[in-house]
Amino acid sequence: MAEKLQAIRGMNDLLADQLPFWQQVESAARELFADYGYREMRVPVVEHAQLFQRSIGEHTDIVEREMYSFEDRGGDRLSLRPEATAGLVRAAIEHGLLHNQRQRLWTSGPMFRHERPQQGRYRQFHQIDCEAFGYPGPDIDAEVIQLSARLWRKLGIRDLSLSVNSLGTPDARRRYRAVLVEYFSARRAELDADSRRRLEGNPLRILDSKNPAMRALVDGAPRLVDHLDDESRRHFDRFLDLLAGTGIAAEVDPRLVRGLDYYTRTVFEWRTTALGAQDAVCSGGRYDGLVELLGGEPTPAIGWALGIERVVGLMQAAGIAAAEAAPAIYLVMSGERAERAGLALAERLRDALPGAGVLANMEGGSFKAQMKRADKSGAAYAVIVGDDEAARGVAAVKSLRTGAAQQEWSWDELPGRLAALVPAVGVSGNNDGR
RNA sequence: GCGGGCGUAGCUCAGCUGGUAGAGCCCCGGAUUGUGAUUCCGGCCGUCGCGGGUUCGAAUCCCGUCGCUCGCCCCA
Repeated sequence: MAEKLQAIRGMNDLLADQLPFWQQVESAARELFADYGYREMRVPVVEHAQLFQRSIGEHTDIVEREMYSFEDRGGDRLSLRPEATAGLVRAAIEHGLLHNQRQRLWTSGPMFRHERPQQGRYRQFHQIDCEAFGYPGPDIDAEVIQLSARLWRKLGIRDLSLSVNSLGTPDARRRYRAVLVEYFSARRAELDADSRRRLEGNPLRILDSKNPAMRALVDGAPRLVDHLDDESRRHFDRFLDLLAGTGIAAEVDPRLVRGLDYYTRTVFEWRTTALGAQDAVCSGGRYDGLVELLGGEPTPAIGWALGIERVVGLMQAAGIAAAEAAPAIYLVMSGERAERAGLALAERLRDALPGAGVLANMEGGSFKAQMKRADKSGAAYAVIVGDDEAARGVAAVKSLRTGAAQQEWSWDELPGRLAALVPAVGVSGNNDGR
């Protein structure tokens, strides 16, 4: 045998058994976006590397060490997208979507970051993104969170907690940053190695340290909320007020800072304790300066991204079952003559029962084997055609899930009879909780 | 980039202190010629991750290597 090739590390195959969970998440999101008036948009997976360097920030971990970047045959420096917002903003500007306009948009697809894989963290991962442009006020901040909260409800996910914070304007953040550097520099000896490194590049991240030994030091640090500019302060207070009005519980977390440079004012994160070391399931915030930074007119914006792998992981951890549609009918065909007639009959059944699922037996097999397959497929009924039935132009219909007596109908009446039977049974789930 | 754990049939795993591999599931067939899910019988399935070393002999010991996984970092 030839040498076997493997998938790239951190890039997963999604097998059929897993997919019902994904489809449930994706269709739930799709429906909600439509309900809230968000329109879908799709952008390329590859962009100029510069786009991400400019938007995410040169000195972020994503840009410094996690991007898949390469030169194409034409010598252009390209990157696989590590997140969706930059590409979406680029496209929105390029197509004039933000010219004097407000947009509620969403997108989804694969993202790429070259990190060490672990539970809930992969090199190719998938996000669903929600973005709103042209809305400066705090009401939209509350709305996008409302949308996400409804998604959890729809999927049956509980036990997520919402943390919120405000990063203020870039100016306010710069001033705060200076205060913070001063504070930590004076206590340099107490900092761990990671924090010392952060002190140079991204001092705000020290606040986010998971090292318990750093806790007291971090708790004593000056707080960003105390250094907000007045306008951001008002925005944040009103946002909290609006959010409270929606009934969604949130905790203000002064240590919540984001890893991407472009965030301003409101930031938030839905967290879990069910996924090992990865606690962020969905997070986002305002990025009021990004559109201008990427060459558009100044346009306020806010958005969030959710990690599909993590949401699916939550569903599985919580024992939430994703229903896999079982076929309504399994067609057993025994004998050459029956097979010939059976394939045509299967088509007639599909015409009469769209969406119900008519699974035709293939590759023959003993009668017993076919009945076993019928059972295993989860089908509600076995439609049996042997050479005897084929000769008489009839089919036997046996219920596999109830004790109902087997019946025999002619091919002409079969579609109608089954159509009357199947809706009552519905598309029964073949769900064993995997 | 740094640390821990693990690599035996398609899957889940057993194989104690070395004597060239086993179970369950899956799949196929059979148990009165055409009626499934239970049960019983049989069959199929392995370069024991790879390379080297120790040994009369290694899946079992040692070294290296690759891979997977969890954690640090970071983040969805």
